[in-house]
Amino acid sequence: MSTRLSQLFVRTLREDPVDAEVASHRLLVRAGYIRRQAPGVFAWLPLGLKVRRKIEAIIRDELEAFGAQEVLFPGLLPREPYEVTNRWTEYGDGIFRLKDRKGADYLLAPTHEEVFTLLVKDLYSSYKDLPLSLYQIQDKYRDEARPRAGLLRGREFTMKDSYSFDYTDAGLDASYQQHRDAYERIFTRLGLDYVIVKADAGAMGGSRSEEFLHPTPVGEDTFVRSAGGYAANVEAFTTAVPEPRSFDGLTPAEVLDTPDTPTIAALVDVANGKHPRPDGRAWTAADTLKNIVLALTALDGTRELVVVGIPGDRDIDLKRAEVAFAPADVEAANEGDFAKHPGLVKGYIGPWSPSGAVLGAAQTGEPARSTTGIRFLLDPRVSEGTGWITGANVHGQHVFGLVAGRDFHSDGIIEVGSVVAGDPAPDGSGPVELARGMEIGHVFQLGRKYADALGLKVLDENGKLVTVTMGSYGIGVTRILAVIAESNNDGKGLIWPKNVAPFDVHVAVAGKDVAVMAIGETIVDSLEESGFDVLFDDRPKVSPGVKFGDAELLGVPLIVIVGRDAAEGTVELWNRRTGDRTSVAMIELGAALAAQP
RNA sequence: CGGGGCGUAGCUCAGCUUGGUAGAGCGCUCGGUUUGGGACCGAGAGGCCGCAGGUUCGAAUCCUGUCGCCCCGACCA
Repeated sequence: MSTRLSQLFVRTLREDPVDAEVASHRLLVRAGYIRRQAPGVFAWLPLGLKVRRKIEAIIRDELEAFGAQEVLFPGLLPREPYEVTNRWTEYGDGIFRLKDRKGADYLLAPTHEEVFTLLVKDLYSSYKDLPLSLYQIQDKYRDEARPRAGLLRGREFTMKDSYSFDYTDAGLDASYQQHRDAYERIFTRLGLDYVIVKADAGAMGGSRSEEFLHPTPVGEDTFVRSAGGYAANVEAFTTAVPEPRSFDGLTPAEVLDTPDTPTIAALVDVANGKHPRPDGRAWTAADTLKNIVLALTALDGTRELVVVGIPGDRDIDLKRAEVAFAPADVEAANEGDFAKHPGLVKGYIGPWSPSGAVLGAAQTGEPARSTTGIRFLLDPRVSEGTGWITGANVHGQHVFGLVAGRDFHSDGIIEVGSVVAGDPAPDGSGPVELARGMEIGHVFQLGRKYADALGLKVLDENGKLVTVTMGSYGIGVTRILAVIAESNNDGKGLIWPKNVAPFDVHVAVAGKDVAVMAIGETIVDSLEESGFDVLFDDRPKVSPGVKFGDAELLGVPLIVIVGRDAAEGTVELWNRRTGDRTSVAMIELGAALAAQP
């Protein structure tokens, strides 16, 4: 039985909904696939559900193909498992919490690592039961501070999450690879461009982590890639570290007057004007060492200052800083922080001063504490043997030719500098370019963090208890639907890829003649017999313009128009993706449809 | 949480400056004319003007408060 537009529960909107900004949100609402229920929460209408289920079917197919098994956990979970792993606390305001009538705490699950781990612990206890991959397709809940962009960042969203269980590292590698391969097949079948990038393993404590990003300007992740094949989320980018250089031939550091130079730009100007380089080249911001004071707030609320030294032509990327200092919160130091450390002369901060080390240690082989005692971390580019212009901790003075490793030392290296196009990839594969992407999948070696915390162990071949090692693999189902819509539309409407389109073909009758309508019925019947899933626009009193507009909006990629030439046995085949509109004899319609790209 | 904007019909919006019977287009219902790109004529249904106070003879309009929503940022799959 075909689906008739006259009966389908859908109402298309002629105008864009005022609260929708991005294309996917606008079009999915206008075309009647979804309706907003609350901020970041959406109801699914028949058309939307059909597409969703097609996406889910492809995901299931590829996971089952390598032996993963589907389970389903509730969205409503008790507090206890999350208490054990401390995530009840770590999630902070990020999750929906509620109490039952007895006052017991529950949450709407943001992710399910704990309960998967506990389920396997309940039932399995031998290495013979492993490896095991389980997955579910379930709604997740996050109390986003600001949901946005429709389905792309909601507070309720559907995710496929898988977990693998192994008792050896090699086993985990294999399970990880199985998922990674399956994800490649899934995204290919979905017709979605993707880039696999190195991701930050973060506070989860995992060893290997990669993200599948769909390149799109509305993406919220920035990633880099080189022509030679390096690809990484900008948060996981590592700077190519220069070789240490010898101190031979380097002149001693020299303190010079640099009045009115609170900014790097002013400093470069003054340096070139008053203290030009002996070799004639002009000073640039890259010759300066900028020392930025950050305040870290740990989970327990304690506040610590840290100074980061980076080349003056770089900024600190706060996202990279959050990752580098996780789980602490990072912000710029405020006036109060400076007041507590008079040794730091604002605008003229540096690791060294005429009276000794302010940050880090003073001399090679003299690990004496600096006068401030503040942790001092360096960008990797500030490597041993490089010389810098940097603050002398005296108002109006900078020190020139201060050499890393000779005149000052850090308490460590840190990756917080902004990444810019042209930076060298760390694997030597050439300069990187930057692009935006939306995360559509994530594969992640969790290792033993959850198994340790929750006590998931099995007996190995030798009868010894070993802790299970886990992987976690996610795909955002509803996000993928939105991303597909985002990348498959032409402004007039959606254009679904064949594999996820709600119908194979959209048949519209254009014309007043009841005979034409009857021909339309015949065509629909025969297409259905040939196995096509057909959406039939049988609305009798709707003008052709409206039908064409709705056909474009709804986004079924192949449209058949039964109209003026129907009596002669000819219909029009309209391929939305190519834009081609061709006349086709009815008897050849099935073959012509099957042959469409 | 910081910044900006907006709450009037199912949708998109006008009206508010300068207080005086609640508006348009689209959509919906009925009748008729149309029928290959969002047609037309006629007749209708549909509003606690976000909510609560206040000022006033009278408030969608002015004042105070409050709630909600959207966008940018922070945060996040």
